[in-house]
Amino acid sequence: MKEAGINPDVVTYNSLIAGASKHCLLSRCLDLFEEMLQKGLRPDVWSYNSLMHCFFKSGQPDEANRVFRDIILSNIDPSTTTFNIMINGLCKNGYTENALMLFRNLQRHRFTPQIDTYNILINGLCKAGRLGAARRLLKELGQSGHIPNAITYTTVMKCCFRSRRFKQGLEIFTEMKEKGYTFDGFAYCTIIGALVKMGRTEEANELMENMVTDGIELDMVSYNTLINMYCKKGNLEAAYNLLDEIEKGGFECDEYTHTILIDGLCKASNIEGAERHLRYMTMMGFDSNLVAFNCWLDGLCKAGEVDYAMKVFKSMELKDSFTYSSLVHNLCKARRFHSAAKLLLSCLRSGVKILRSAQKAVILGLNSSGYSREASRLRSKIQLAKLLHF
DNA sequence: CTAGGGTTAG
Repeated sequence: MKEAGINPDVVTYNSLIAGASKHCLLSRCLDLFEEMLQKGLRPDVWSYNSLMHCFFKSGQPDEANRVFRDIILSNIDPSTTTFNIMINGLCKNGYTENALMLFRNLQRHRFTPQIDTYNILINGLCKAGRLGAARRLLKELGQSGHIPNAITYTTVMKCCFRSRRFKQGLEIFTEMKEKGYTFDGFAYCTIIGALVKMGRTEEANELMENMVTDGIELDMVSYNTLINMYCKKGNLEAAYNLLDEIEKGGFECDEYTHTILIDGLCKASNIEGAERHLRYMTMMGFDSNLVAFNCWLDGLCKAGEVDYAMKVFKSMELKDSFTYSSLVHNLCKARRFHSAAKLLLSCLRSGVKILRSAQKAVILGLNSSGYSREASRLRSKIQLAKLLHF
């Protein structure tokens, strides 16, 4: 454009900023913004919206908030997208309560929220585990005269599956079908993923075929869902064959793909294969291999290699509640109740949430192996720890 | 030219 003597305008810069934002390139966003100002171009609401979004995506909610403030206090009118980006960004950064407050403030100031805004907030509330609030908002959406769209349905369905309310989730799926909503890749993957988790791979397979017949082009997420289905069926060969097809199609496997395969290898009792794949994944520098490590750790325990698993556990720099719950469970299965109790206590100290069933297994194990004093001490520690996290 | 739903582990 420059060579042709065409001057970039605001839309040109906005396009570039949007692209940088999509790829999480915050400094590039800021440079472009600066360059725009230097050229004497006035950023518009689109520029600010994209910048805000990029700050949120980069985990800098305070900076995003500052941009939001600038918009409000300047003579630029915020758009509905401005509010949507704010509400979504706040949710994604753990500020669900603030998102809800912003939403309520908007209502008070006569910004009638549209269906998109409801969807964003319902999703945020679900992910934060605030199912009651999400349900209330869903009801409010209906009362305000909006008709739930396919996104609303997918969001709520996913929310049910996440909280293991499979029956309820399937009912939503049926309702969606009966009301004639069009299924896109998002809806299909949600339901297929849940069916696979329930072990209903035949039905999952049928829906996968429906998805293709409907003419939906498979993307990386659909491929991952498909690979996961093959793995759960125990057909690792089909999973690997698919990898070739994916790469021929110009897609690139992501951390989900590799994690699914690692778990598949573990579940097929190929622990060495899993370890090799995990090493490969680490070498390739994927941003997160925590889930893969958790799968492998669980696989090691299930294969009877508890000592090795403990060694791996100690070497892990990143751990989450899955890591701990799974290990505590497995230690109990191996009848190592004292190690399990020690680990459980360290969770209480650090505030890591651990499955109730894992806690129960430790207490039950200590009791049954004649350590009832230790069991009751542990029980009271669990009770006391609840005082810390209100 | 911007936002929002889908895929992995206990």
